[in-house]
Amino acid sequence: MTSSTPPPKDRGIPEATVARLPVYLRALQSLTERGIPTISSEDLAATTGVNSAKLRKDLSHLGSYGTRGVGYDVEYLVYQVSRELGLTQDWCVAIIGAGNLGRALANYGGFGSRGFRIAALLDADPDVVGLGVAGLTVRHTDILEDVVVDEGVSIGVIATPAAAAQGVCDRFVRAGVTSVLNFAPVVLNVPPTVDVRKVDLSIELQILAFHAQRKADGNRLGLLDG
Amino acid sequence: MTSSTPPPKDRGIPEATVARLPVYLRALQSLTERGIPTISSEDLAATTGVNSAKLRKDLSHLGSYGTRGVGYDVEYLVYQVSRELGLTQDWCVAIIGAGNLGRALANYGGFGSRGFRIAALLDADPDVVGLGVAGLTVRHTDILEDVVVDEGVSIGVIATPAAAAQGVCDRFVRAGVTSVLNFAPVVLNVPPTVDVRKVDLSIELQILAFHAQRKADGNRLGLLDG
DNA sequence: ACCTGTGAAGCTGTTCACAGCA
DNA sequence: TGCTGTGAACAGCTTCACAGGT
Repeated sequence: MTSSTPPPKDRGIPEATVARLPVYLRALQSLTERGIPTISSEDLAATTGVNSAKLRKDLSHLGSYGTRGVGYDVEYLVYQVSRELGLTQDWCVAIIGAGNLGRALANYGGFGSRGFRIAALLDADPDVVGLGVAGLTVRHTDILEDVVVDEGVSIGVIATPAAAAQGVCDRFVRAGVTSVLNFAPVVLNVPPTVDVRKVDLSIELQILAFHAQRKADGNRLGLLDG
Repeated sequence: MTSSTPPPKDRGIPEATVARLPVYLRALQSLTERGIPTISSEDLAATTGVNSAKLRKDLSHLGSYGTRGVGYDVEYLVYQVSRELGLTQDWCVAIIGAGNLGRALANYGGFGSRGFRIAALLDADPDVVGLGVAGLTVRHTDILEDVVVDEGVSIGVIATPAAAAQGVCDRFVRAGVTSVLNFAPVVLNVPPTVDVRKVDLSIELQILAFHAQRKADGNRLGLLDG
């Protein structure tokens, strides 16, 4: 067994925990900026909107990085969470679709700052190709495969219209990309080795509408019943 | 007991089910457009990427709308799912922040088409106020409260920079909005009566990075072990 | 024969409550 | 005393497998 690396802990971190780590990380980075050296699970839980026991259990999956009676060292925890999330290395991202959404993504500050480098912003529309967006020049979708290989793209972002999404996804997959972030309102078909995450604006609205309706119905019943 | 309304079923639909209903709805609408009158749970599950038993259980929460031996009537199911999600009525939406993301949202076709009307697109920057976006004129954030009251806004969308988000949210809440969709990378503080959903682009990327790293580590171990 | 609707089992995630350490 | 780390109980979700209509 090689022994130079510190025990990177069990790989079996629950999905639910993984989804919360970025939230903790952001809060911790803000604490660093404000020069706060230490934080308790109770306080960190409050600022991130979770239960403190849950937060402790989440962090315990990475290792025992807290000190009983004191709390967590902010800077150390930032490093450990970053490492666990794979943010100590850089990830190359290609964004396909330079419409409103693609441009918004390219301009989104959070990308560059946190270990994500936008290698390319591509579009199929000749009128859009050549435009400058966020320090990038929009290039044509034709070169998708070249970009993936030459720049070592490991995450593909699909910000195309729904009709084009599956085609773009297939090209990503054939070129070797195994992580896809999909903003198009379609269910993508991929081999099981490929990881797809979906962000769907209208679904979020519909979920809100459901709850809004329930609140309205509840009030109406409340008037009838009491 | 009043009897004119059809039994709208138990209000206790699981969150996980609610989150999938919009996906089913989209698939069903596409079936309607293609003139397909009937679909089995197996087929609908395949196109939406879920397990067929899960789909049946999800739909069973709305009522018994299928026919054994046949499947589900597409048009009828579209109606029932729409009704359950509250999409048979219109919801007024106000988008705050007319930067790249706000404009992308305003231009997003899925909004208007599915029972969501954009009542206003507001921004705090005087240079942006007055611009035309997707048939709307950007107005100043100052009138947020007026818009909410006058137009009957029930869903507020926050597409501002992080620093402005909590302030905008507070104003929404004070004006009576109880559903908020937040795109800013902050945890919003709201009273428990208010429903907040969050969409965070960089969190999605970080989750992908975690899995990408795990795949990479796995390969590396594979090389060492075998 | 076919397909829905659902009890039951199993799994994942959350919360409680406290042992154990600083 | 204060706070972490965690077993144990609990709650919610998924999947299986099949009873029960058509």
